[in-house]
Parts: sequence; C-alpha cells; structure tokens
Amino acid sequence: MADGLTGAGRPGTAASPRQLTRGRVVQAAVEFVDKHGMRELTMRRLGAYLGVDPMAIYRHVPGRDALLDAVVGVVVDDVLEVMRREEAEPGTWDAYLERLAHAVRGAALAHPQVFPLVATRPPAAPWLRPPLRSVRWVELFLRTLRGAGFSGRQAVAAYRAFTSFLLGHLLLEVSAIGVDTSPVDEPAPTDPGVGDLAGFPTVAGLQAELTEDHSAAEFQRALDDLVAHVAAMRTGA
Amino acid sequence: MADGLTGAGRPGTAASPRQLTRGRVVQAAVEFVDKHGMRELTMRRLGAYLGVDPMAIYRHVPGRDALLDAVVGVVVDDVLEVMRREEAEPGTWDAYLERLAHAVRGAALAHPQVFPLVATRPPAAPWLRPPLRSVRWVELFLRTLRGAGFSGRQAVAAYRAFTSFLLGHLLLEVSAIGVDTSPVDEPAPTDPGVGDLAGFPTVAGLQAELTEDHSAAEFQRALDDLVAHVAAMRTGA
DNA sequence: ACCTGAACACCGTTCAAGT
DNA sequence: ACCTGAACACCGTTCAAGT
Repeated sequence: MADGLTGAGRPGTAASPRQLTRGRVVQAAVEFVDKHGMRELTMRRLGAYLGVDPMAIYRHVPGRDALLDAVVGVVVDDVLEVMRREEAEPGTWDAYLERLAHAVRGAALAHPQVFPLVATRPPAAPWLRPPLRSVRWVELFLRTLRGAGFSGRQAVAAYRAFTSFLLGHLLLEVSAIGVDTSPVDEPAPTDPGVGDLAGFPTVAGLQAELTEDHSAAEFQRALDDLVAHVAAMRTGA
Repeated sequence: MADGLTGAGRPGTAASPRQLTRGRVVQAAVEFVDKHGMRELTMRRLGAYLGVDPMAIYRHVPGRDALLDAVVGVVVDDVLEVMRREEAEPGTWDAYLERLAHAVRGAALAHPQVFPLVATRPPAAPWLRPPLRSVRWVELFLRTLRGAGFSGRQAVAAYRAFTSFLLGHLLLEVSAIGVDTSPVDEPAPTDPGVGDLAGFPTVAGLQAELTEDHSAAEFQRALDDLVAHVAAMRTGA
C-alpha cells in the first residue's frame, strides 16, 4: 500500500495491493461471487471490496452487464486454457469429449455460484451455446471433431448434444450444492420439510434415495451415453 | 371497470378489471414477464401494470422473491395439471415420459422468458430438481414409474436423468429464441458478427450449419436416447 | 382494523466540479 | 486531461399517519 507510488488512501479489504486494472476488477468480482453469491454483488460493494471509489470501476468496465460477462469469461477461459494445452495431444475424439466434459465440470464445481450465470447470460450469438460460449471454444471443439473425421454437419450435431448434456447435468449439480444461502438460515440440515410430505407417500418413502448424492457417477454414466449417441449419429447420418 | 362495485379510481393498463387478488397479481406478473422479460419486472412497474398502488401488491405476496417463486409455480402447475388428467390413463412408462417431456417443452416454449427462472431459482429442497420442482410433480413421476414396475432406486435414478435431460435441452432452446432483447437492438438479423470470425476458420465454414434450427428433432432424438438409457438402467441395475 | 403513500436504505450510472 | 464524489433516477420495503 504505502509503496510510495500509489497515492490511494485506504487499504483494500481484499487482495488488491496496487493499481486498479480491468483484470483485477474482474478477478475480484469472481472472488466476491464465490464468497458471497451473485445476489450480493453490487458495483458499490465491489468497490468497497477493492478498497476504491465505486466509480473507479467504471474506468475499467463499461457497466454492470459487461462486468458479469467478463466474470463468465474468466471461468470459461480457465477451461479453454486447460484444453488448449491438450489440443495437439494424440487421442480419439471420444477421449477428447471425456477430457473436455470433466474440465468443464471441474470449473463449474470450482465456481458453483458463477455457473448459473454461465448458463443463463444471453450469448453473443444464438449458436454460441452455454457452457461452451466463446467462439474460441467452439472453434476448438469443431476443429477437433473435424480432425477426427466428422463431417461439418456431424460435428455441429455433436456440439449441440454435448452442450445440452453439460448444461443440464452441471446446472443441477451446482444448484444442489447450496448456491445462494442468502435467505434466512435453513431450519435444520436434516429432514428438509418432512412434515409437509403428508399427501406424497411415494416421495416420503423414497426420501433416503432422493437425498443420496451420486453426481459424479451419474455424470460419468450420462457422458458415456452421450459418447455412444455421438458415435451412433456419426455412423448413422 | 365502471361496473358499479369496484371503487378503484384509474383503470388498469392491463386485464385486471376488478378486486386485486393473489392469483391476479401472479398472473399479471407472468404476462408482464412474457411481454417484457424478467429484467423489466419491478414491484412498482407491476403495480402500474395492474393499475394499483405498488404497495398493494405486498398485501397479497410477501415480497419480490415470493412473487418470483409464485411465477415459477404457475408455469410448473400448468404442466402438472395437464399430466394429472392423464394419470389414470393406460400406457407404458416410456409413453408417460414421452408425454411429460413434450408437456414441459410446451410450457417452456409458451413462456420462454420465464423458463430460465424455473431453471435457476433455488429449489425448496435439494432433491427437487428443476424443471420438475414441486413435490406434487415428483410424487406423480415416481408413483408412475413405481407403478410400471420400477424399484424405488430405479425410479429415483430415472427422475435424475430425466430432469437433467429436460433442463439442458429446454434451457438452450428457449435461450436461442431471443430471451431478453433488452439491450440495444441487434445490428442485423443476418450475419451475426461474421466479421470477427477471422481467426476461426472452422466456425466460419460451418456458419450455415450452426445457424440452422433443429430443436424439435434434436429434442426427440435425445428423448429417445434418454428412454433407452432408463430402460438399460432398469434391466441392468 | 384496514389501507395508503411518504420515507428509508439502498441500487446503477451520469456528469459537473474539482485537481 | 484526468479523476472524484455529489446528484439523479430508480429500486424493494417499512411504517407511521391517515381513514
């Protein structure tokens, strides 16, 4: 802080010791959302978190919407970087889909509060489907499949099926983690409203099964199915 | 309006000729969101839309969050009602899944602006998975499958796979419809940013295929796959 | 007792006034 | 020329003052 160059007054509450920068603003927003959830993210609160005047943020980002897009971009690019390193690696297309799926899942679980944003922000183009919502990502995906012998049409069909699969599974998985937690504290972690299950005998009887978490196994199983689906559409169409 | 009974002063801008009611408030909110999108929905604007004092809404709904939950509930219950009528109908479990899937898709396409809310509002319990997010719905689903010979565990697994499938496909389908449209008008409906596709030859080359819409066929194909998946998990496990 | 609307504590963002 | 912070046009919600 008192390093002689920055004339800023108060120290930031968080990790931002020096000059404000677009990257620093966006990174702070990701941290803030990870910590407190989307609902708490406010331009003014982010300013306080960074230890700067709230208006200073507007010098690096045009407004709140652009900031949210940038937050999504950070998470999306994280996975992109992981996958780019493997681009040249040998391997079949199904091994590629497998790696990509688990990379995206890793990012979603690392930022469960951000992922719903990845899923629902209006994409820049209608064919940019969440969560693979950057042109670079789509390019990489399609190129890999084309390189594996897919026709253009087949590669696009695989892109569509793959994104649907990822979105459904990951959105449900992160939403089960307890995203938000902002309203009043839940009554008790055990029996969540068992009392009002009076008229629902089947649900009541399966309460134990419904509460068990098999996310990882179900994800893998659905992924296997998806790969089979893509393989079938490849030979079929 | 001037039907002699209601003493209200100004006529509502929309269809609300008589006494304010919880149902009327929620219904107006659904209409408003269908027309203007989630971002525009405000307690004050909803009051204006109903032609009442904004504070009057609070007499029928505890707050904004509760209103949003109620909006989701309306869409969810629409489908529920359709399916309940068919509960006693004969038919195999896969015909049931088929009907239910298309019923939910119909609701999503009827309210594309509301569906992202159905998908992302934190559920009342972690095992209430969007878009089948009411206990009554889960009860009906599980009961039907149990009735078709599924074990409890198998029925729950089918419930999980089915909700993931629906959520991924429908969220992507409605988001492609052009949900929002609130920011500045798009430049042109044709070539969406073809200019910046310089470094992305594969995407550029597949622009036509990427723009084509095969939602209905893809939904059906994925649904067939899901049914096969469930059938396999039933004989397998 | 019920309802209204002024008031409060916030927002995102603009822009004039300072340096 | 650059940056700050007062000010504007909104929010959701409370609550005292009216009927």
